[in-house]
Amino acid sequence: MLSKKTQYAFHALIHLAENQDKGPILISEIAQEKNISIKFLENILLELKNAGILGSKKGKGGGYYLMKPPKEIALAKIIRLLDGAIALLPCVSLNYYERCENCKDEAVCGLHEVMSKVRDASLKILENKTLKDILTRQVTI
Amino acid sequence: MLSKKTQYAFHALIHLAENQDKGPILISEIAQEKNISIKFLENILLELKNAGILGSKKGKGGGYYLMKPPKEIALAKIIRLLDGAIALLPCVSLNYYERCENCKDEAVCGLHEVMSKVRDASLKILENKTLKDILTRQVTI
DNA sequence: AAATAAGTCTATCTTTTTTATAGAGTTTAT
DNA sequence: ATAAACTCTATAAAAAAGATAGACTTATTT
Repeated sequence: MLSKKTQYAFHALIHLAENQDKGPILISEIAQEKNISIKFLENILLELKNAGILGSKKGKGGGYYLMKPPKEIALAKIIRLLDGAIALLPCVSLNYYERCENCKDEAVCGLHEVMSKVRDASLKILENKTLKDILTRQVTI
Repeated sequence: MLSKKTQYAFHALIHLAENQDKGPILISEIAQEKNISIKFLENILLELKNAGILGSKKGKGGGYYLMKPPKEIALAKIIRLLDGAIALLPCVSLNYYERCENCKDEAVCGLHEVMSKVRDASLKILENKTLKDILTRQVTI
């Protein structure tokens, strides 16, 4: 399960993407719109900024905005940044690998093999789907 | 990421499956073989027993054993039992659903749609792969 | 029947992670 | 100069994860 932090990040990014034309967006606006604690959201947006995903402007008329078009921001990147590994086991993670302490030989461990497949199946989606793909769908009248 | 509890459960189940012919297996044997705290493992095996996955025999010559053949124990079942939801978001979970508090309409939420796909891709593997599939592969000489 | 081996059960405790809050500081528009 | 807004560091509260303790029950063996 993704942490609240990552969940909030997605919702905030969606709001920023859907209001890209309006210049910098206030933290408080996102917090209210998406029902997130403003102070907690502050930390999250800052982390996204430090990772180069968001930009910000200080002072009056300031706020946060996307640094790249939504279609260039992969969901996997956001998850890894805020939650760490996407894989179900450390010994199967591409970006946060740790040796398994309970099995003798990963090369022969059947668990390792199956969990690699789960990771690949998830990554195939999360690496290719972007912020653009999770924007609110327009309902055709 | 799966919790240690679930990871330990998998390793314990693998050991039990690989020694099925030897009658009840001691907790202490599994703990030593798989490098797991014996008292922590005790709790885990008890939970697996209460869920009907394992059986046990008390007293001298006692221990734990599988209640079903390995090929009938799906990995998804173990994960759900010890870790809960397999989905990345509560609003997308089949077994542990919770309404999303940050979006206005799930039917229109693009995040919901993508995360459903991730869930389905993971479940396709985890529901179909069983304990039999994660046993140590025999190396052919 | 006694001794011993083994699982059962409940409670507690520690550590880590997650989630959230506080407040002083800095920047910028007006 | 003032007010609006992000920045930064620290801390705290809550929850979850991980681990341990010990008294209890059951079954085997002698």
